[in-house]
Amino acid sequence: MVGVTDVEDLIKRAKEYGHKAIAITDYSVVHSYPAAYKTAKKLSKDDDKMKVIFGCEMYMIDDEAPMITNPKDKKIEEEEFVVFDIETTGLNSHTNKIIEIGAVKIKAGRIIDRYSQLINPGIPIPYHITEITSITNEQVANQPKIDEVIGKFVEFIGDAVLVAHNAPFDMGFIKRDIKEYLNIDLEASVIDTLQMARDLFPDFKKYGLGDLNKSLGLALEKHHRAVDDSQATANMFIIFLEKYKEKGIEYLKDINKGFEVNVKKQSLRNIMVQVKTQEGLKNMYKLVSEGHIKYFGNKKARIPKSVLKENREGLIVGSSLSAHFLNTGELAELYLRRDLEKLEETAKFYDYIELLPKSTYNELIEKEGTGSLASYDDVEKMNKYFYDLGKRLGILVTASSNVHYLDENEDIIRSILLYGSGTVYNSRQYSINNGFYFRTTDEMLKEFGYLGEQEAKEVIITNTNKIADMVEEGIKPIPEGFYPPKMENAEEIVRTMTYEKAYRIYGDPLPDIVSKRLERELNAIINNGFSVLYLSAQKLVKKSLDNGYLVGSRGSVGSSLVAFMMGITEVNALYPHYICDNPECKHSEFIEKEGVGIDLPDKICPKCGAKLRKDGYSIPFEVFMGFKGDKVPDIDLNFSGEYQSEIHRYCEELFGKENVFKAGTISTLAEKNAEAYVRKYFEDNNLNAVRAEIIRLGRLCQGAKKTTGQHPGGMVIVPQGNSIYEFCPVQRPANDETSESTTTHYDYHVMDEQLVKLDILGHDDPTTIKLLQEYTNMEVKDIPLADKDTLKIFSSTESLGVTPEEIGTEIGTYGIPEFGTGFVRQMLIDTRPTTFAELVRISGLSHGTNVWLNNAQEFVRNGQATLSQIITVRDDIMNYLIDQGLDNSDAFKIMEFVRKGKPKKEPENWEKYSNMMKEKNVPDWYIESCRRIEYMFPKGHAVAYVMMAMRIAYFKVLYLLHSMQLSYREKQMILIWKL
DNA sequence: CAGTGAGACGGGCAACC
DNA sequence: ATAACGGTTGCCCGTCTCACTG
Repeated sequence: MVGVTDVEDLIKRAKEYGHKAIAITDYSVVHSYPAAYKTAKKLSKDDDKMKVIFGCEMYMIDDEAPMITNPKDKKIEEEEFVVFDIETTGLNSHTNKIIEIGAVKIKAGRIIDRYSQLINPGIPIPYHITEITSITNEQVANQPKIDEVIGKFVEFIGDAVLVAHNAPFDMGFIKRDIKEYLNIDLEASVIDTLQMARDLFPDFKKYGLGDLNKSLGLALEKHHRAVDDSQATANMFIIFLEKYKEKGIEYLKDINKGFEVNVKKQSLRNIMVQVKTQEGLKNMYKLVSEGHIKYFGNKKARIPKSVLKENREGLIVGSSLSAHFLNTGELAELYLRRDLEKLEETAKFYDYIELLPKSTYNELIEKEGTGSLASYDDVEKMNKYFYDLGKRLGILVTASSNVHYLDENEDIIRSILLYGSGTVYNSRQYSINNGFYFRTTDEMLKEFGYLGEQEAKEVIITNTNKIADMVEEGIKPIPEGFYPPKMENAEEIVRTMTYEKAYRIYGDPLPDIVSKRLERELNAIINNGFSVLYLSAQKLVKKSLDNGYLVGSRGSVGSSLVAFMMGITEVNALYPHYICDNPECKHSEFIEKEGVGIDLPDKICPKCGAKLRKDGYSIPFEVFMGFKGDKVPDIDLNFSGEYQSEIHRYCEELFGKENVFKAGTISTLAEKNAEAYVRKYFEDNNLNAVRAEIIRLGRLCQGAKKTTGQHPGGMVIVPQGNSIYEFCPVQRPANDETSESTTTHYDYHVMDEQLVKLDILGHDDPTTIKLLQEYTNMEVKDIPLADKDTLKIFSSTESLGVTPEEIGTEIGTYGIPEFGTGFVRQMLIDTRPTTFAELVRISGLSHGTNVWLNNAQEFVRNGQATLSQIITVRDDIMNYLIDQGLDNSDAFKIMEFVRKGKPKKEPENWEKYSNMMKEKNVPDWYIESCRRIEYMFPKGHAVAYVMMAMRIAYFKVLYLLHSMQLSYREKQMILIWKL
């Protein structure tokens, strides 16, 4: 969400700065890998490569941290516990002081002793602290100092196990002072009740001492006074121990195994993970996926430390010294808690330690110095400590500019996006400038100058290059090649199924025209490996039909006669023809020219005298797969919205749950939302901005990734034997833990050449038809598709029995899908179509962009072309160009180029194509018409949609819905629900 | 009786075929 | 009235209602 800058621009800037590598590390996600890969490739030359390091800033949770440290081999019942709490002048255990200690001693579930002591810190207590604790300077003025107190407290502890809520915090201060004044390294056994509470009560929302006591029904009177807090912690602790007892835990050392670690509520540790090898990328994808699906919690994708360890092969793991709330590096955390022994031990887990610029910590530095990092001096001290530590332990120490955007002045964009995203928990987060811009090397050297000139160079230049050199060359985020799904004997089944149906309709032997077409198609389908695609589609359609839901074909599948034979589409792509359904006869007559079979006059079979059936829509197969059969065909199907989810589930059954994923989408801030974000930011923060400024900032916010989602129906299929992690990670849409769907992490477009996507879309037509069938007891197959009265509503109101005045339009198509809008009705008024074929042409003209308006309409009006000559569907272009003598495959290429609206986008290529057309005497108006088209239907799609429209229109005419004095919406509702 | 939190609902918007 | 591709899924957010609570 706060991605202000496109990854392309970041990489370009890195190149400008003279870098030869750049690491991309989004928070928890890797969405930008494909674009980053492409950009780096584009910027690379043979002798001057740009390397992208695929990384990720992840939230690790320590699922291995013991519940009790140094546990004794002793029964819980027999042990003494000292539950304690301290109040301090601030959060930093390096600089702040203890002002109160409170403690309660427990044995066998009973309180046996108490301790309470205010302490004079020798420095003024910040006002902020007095506000929280109500401890004033006056109160402590006459109290003993810590050097007197600490010995007595150690005596009070004796041999007992220490217990505290968020124990590492309290222990940092206590251990420091015991070391300083008594020169003792305290190695007591310690229990943290915060960790216990998370595991014991995973359903609680908050685990603060106050919230916990409330949730557990305990009283806590003066929260933030050591004596009261320690009493409250003790009360809780007694309950907790009971829980362990119930579980049968008797010994202290077994407490660690007592309850499962609650990964969803554990506190988060920032880690930086970089991909080192191609194999490591797979591990990265797995970690990202599991983080999003298995271990997601509290709005964050989490990685348990143990899982990271298991999948660490090929990865470089670093710890940044980030110290933000909910995003603190493990080492920084230990440093701030002053647990330096543990820090040294833990540091060995990491391959490198990353230092950050001081401004990164701006948000933390409190006015009164009560935060964990109180000043730039504290930051410098910390960074120097880690530089030395790295030297001592042989761990690389690097420095990062912590880039969130390119230039210093873009901070406001980040603020607007952060604020608008609603994920902020306090205003400091977006109102404080953290200087997250891309510093030059010189700026970085200046920033880290306090380390010493040589030392700064080492962390900024030498060590970062060492990491870049560790990373393998040529890692690809998505492999090359086509990975279609597999199905046993798909080729044979497709062939058999096709011929069985063909013989049933057209008899054996088949008419020449049918068998030639089928062979041509089957060769293309089988040789190019698309049989599985056909077979899959066939199974899906059959499943739906078996459950009473009609399936509409959409897109260009209608161009395939094999698809018709297999029942994938209702559209018969053959030339118009008559066929005798008498199984003994099977006489057929083909009219081999462009047209629609059902428009032909009725005819009696000359052989057997039966009434001949009519079919055929004359659609060339090549629109679907190209002349070389090498265009990966897209199978789009319209299922009833009610049945869509069931078909999605069936898809999993068909290919295996591990192999089917909803195509993921990434929603960005577009114009309207972007401006709304800017306006909201200015209004809510009482800032003024002129409209032009809002628009300017809005533009800069555009394109920021807002949320992830699900494709309307696309299912991505991974072949058996391959893992999705070879292609991308997976996740829940919008990270919704309750969602049943698993989506690809990447927008599926980036892998559309590698994996097959089945478009299983939702559509109202099949639902409407199903309901109409049920209410009227009429079978859909019995509805005549070229009924004369029904056809009339597309040119007049006559068959509805009303006048145009009565219904406010000259045409009767209100409520007919794709024919009811003002635009389409106007077109109907202009053209008054009377045949099915004409409706198909209208359907083509009335969809797409710049097909009729700004285009064909003009050429008809000024007499350059007639209605029958203009371009209405993709197929028109290919057919016409072939007729004009263009090479088949050129005609196909031009059609594809035009239907995607490329003439305007790629004028040089268009120049080339239009010259080819001129050579073959294609008239200028035709070429110009092609140039203007921006999107256009294939004929197969238009035919399928007109079929559906005709069916619904048939019911409209039959039941005269028009006569009711109701609104369009109401009529539609009645049409659907009341009939 | 005000505050809270959950759930239903609809509008606005984005992505997509 | 204009100009116009139509229609689908899905996410977010504001609003409203309603049960619950102290």
